[in-house]
Amino acid sequence: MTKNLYDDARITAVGLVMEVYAGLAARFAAQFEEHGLSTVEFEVLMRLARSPEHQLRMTDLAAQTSLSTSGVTRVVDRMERDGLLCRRACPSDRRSAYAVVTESGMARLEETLPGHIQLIQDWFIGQLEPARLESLLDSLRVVRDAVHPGATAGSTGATAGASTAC
Amino acid sequence: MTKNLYDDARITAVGLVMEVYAGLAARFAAQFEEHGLSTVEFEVLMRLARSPEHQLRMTDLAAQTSLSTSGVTRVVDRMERDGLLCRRACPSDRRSAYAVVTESGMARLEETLPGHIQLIQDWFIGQLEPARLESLLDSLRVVRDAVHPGATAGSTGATAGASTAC
DNA sequence: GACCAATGACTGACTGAGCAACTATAGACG
DNA sequence: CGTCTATAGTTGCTCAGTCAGTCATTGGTC
Repeated sequence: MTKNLYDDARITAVGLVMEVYAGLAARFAAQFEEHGLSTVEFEVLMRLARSPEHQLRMTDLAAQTSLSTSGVTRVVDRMERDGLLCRRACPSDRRSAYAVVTESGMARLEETLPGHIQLIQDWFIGQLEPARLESLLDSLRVVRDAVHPGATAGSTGATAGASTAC
Repeated sequence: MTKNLYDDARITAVGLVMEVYAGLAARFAAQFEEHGLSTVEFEVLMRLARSPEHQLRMTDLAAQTSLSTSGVTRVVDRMERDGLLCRRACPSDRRSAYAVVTESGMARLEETLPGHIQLIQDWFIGQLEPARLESLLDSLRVVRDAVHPGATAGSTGATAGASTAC
């Protein structure tokens, strides 16, 4: 144990992932804030905007974000108060509620998105040559598929599939 | 705008990074919890254990973690209460305080670490062939260096360097 | 068609984190 | 030497998020 066990190469390897994540997340958060959004709020808007009719049931929204169902209740509360979202009753199941993006919410998202994509371009995509980038993404996909089972949505965004019944 | 702007390939690329991060972090957190540690507590123990004499000034600890100084105060409070750490006055600067890992803290860390490394091996390192892994790490380093300026500690863990004066 | 477990959303109590204000000490400058 | 600014750490307040518990509704089973 001459050379610290605590400096194991494997640990520094994950450290790298953490630093990349933290670095990107911090820059993104700063830009979101310029548009009056938090990171979760942006994520919620994105998930809803990608969904048919810009709406999703609370539970499905929770499943697609990093939040618990009660967490979603609270974010949607705030965003509804700010006029970005509104709730809509589900006609076929009176227990369920949809979160729907308002006009104002879509506008906010569309105003935020270009800058966001630019940040991704500048700090991530643009840092690597196309071939290296592809290789990186391939490898990340392998790890993601291992570590995040059931999220293998593929490129068609088929995550919804099951529960969009209502 | 037939094919949603919201499904831009660049966005899914960062999504990949986020998912990998989240997936790994969740598994790690579960294992930490088996040993009665939170993620930040583990990180604090690691940072201190890597430092000379297993100690660091509060401010330096804050700089090396994802926490603010007040955040560090509170984590150290908790960990001191749990007997993992203790505070020690700095002889040459009476404003400063060291956080020092106790015997019990080192024991806890050493009991947690093997399982942690095993998780890294199973879910990250072991998912890729050596050459692909090296390529992945190289690419991540490029992005990290761009996005996380000043953290280019190199492989020698020289982050401390400046402020270990006292 | 009456009961009963499962499901969807919401709420109260609690935890953990940050910011801003505060205290004490250090170091610089006249 | 006395003052003035910068630095180290702690604390009060607030906010976001979880967990566990609650209520309403649903769908199955007899």
